[in-house]
Amino acid sequence: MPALAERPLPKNFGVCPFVTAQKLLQGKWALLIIHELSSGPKRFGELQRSIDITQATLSSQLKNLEAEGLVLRTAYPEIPPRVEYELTAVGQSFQPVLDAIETWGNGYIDYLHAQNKE
Amino acid sequence: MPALAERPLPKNFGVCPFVTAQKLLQGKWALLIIHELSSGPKRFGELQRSIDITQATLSSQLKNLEAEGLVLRTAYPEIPPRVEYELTAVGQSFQPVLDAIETWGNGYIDYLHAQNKE
DNA sequence: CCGAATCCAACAAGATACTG
DNA sequence: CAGTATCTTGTTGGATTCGG
Repeated sequence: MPALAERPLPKNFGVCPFVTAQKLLQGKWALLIIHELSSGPKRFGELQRSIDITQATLSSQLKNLEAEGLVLRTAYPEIPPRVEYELTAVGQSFQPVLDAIETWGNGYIDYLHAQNKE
Repeated sequence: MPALAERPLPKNFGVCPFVTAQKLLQGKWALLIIHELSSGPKRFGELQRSIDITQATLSSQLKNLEAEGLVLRTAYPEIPPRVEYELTAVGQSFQPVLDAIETWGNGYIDYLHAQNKE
């Protein structure tokens, strides 16, 4: 059972839901990875191809998400190795946020285009 | 009419809603500031006190949010100076995301506490 | 195929001091 | 009151190389 990193956490982490969420979503890739995994388990290579990200970065991001309890990692002792990633229960409970962000993001994109026409 | 910074934007910004949202919410304070403003216009000093943030940092964060079109800044030419910040229409349309994050954040906090009991 | 190790450039953000 | 200017620090994430 992975625990959160013991590094200095922001004030009010674990108290204020916004501070807490912000900390977890801060990274450049967290949202994208969670979105990819929301459609089901994926292998390491699959993730790397669907997002444009280097191995090193993807690996470290996944490790964070695993430590935070959002992602479950399963390694199959085969040759060649196979590793799958999937959302945990807390990870899956993120779905409504994902949906809200998708809706809003698209609205913001429309807003951007409207700006450019002026 | 403020335009987005002309710096190199992430690939798929303005195309993928998640990439777009991630870029805007990346900062450590964006979510908190938007949350504070969601209850109505606030003055600079008010914001600074309700969040624990230095003047320099708050000032630069607000400038970003303004450039992104999420926040509207109004300066009243008085002595002493008074400046108010409020959400724009796009900023206000962020509310559902805020709500979803609040719900999820609280759920995640519960999850954290449950972990600690084990 | 998956990922660890190392090194490094870029940026975000805090401390502090000063201004209209 | 509401900033700006400057300096310094910390953290991210990318490139590259190596290992099981």
